Amino acid sequence: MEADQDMRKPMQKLRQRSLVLEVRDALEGMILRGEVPAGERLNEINLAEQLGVSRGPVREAARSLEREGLVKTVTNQGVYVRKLSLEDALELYDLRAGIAGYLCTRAAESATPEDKSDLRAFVDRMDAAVRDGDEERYFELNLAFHDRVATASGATRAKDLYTSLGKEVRLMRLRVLTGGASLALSNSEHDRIVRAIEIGDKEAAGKVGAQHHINGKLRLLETL
Amino acid sequence: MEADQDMRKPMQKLRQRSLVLEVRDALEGMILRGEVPAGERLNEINLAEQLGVSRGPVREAARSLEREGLVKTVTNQGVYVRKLSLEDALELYDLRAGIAGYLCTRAAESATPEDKSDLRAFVDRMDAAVRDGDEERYFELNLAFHDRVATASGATRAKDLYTSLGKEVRLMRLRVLTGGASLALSNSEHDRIVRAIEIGDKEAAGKVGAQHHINGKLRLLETL
DNA sequence: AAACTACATAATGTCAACATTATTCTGCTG
DNA sequence: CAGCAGAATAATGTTGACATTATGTAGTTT
Repeated sequence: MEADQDMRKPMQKLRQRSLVLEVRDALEGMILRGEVPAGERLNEINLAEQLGVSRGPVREAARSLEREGLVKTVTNQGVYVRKLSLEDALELYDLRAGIAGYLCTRAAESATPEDKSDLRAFVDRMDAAVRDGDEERYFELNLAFHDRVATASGATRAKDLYTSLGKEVRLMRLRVLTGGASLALSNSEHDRIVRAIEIGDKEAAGKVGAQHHINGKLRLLETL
Repeated sequence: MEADQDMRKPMQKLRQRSLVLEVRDALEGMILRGEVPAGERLNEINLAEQLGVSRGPVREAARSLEREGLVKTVTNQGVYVRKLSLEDALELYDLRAGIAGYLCTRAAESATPEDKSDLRAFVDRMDAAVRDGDEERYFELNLAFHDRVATASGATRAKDLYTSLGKEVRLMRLRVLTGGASLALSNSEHDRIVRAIEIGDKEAAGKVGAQHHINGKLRLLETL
């Protein structure tokens, strides 16, 4: 027989996902994928039935989503998918830009050699995606890249906020146009960010990191 | 008899506070006042009994507090009052400073004459409090002042974040020393913020507003 | 026909009971 | 006496029922 894989202690970490977390992820996914329109009410009973749980976990999950800005609860009336005005979206871009700048600053201060090499690898891979014209892949890598920067910064709360605001932005269901050269341009900014982090230039990293996100906002405005 | 006060429609807005909101405020107050030590577990059953409600609302309130960063939930174990390391606190100060800068920038762009006169009045009143040596009153006014700036900015999400982070900071139960001249110094910064807003100098407002909060962080560091 | 009332329906608010998982205590074993 | 196994206890997880409020509908009045 194969060796028994020591099931004394490692088993602890399993089974740690309550229904609330499950429902929370499911709801978040539905909202972010746009399967429930903005402004629409989330029917507790329907959702509970649909997900095969009772209303309790659904209600708790909704409270959780509330503080993340994805839904809004009205007493005695229900929870509604948050509707984002253009002004709201622009404000979110600004906030996210500021936090991204902070994350880049911190990363420039404290990135390890491993952090730097990882980040550089991301830029290279995004370059390859641009050459191949693979937009889908570029988006994935872009997301992972910014997450990696946030991790390298060591600023855990800021990273959480950055991620959370990123989800919130998606409430505005606009695909920012990604005309031909814009991907290459975007990645050249990534390169400048990484270069600043590599040489530990805090100011430059913060400035470029923030501007990178402001440029995203400007592209959104051009789209309209 | 006195005129009946038209109880046809105005009654609508009342009675809109569910138990969840009530419990939420109660819990938040207990945590912020330090009545439950950091790291301590919140016992659902005890709290429910103590507040005279069932566990349902308590659990929902806890989920709400979770996303605000005041508590941390561990599956099958309970919710714990979040414990803040010094690094965490410093990071919060930085984040808050950045957001405050943004709020001041926006306020400088869009403050109405009424906004400006209100803000100026706050500075004057804080000046009076400083002269009277009334620290308690100064703190209240200081809080209201920054809230007023946030409102004047028109940036609703940023204001919420600013307020939320403010509560989170209080998890670190340190009274920043307020030696004699520091209050006057602090209010002179308020004056510079308001002056920048009055003349619509965005850059100056943002810079001074952020620096004002960074100075608070520095004072915290000196306290240690 | 417009509008108001009363009733019927459906959803959210709240609770108490039961199920599952952690924790503590006890007693046994070496 | 240290350490481990197992029961007893206590807490959280989940559910279904009931209470209250909002919504929709039919009927009546003017």
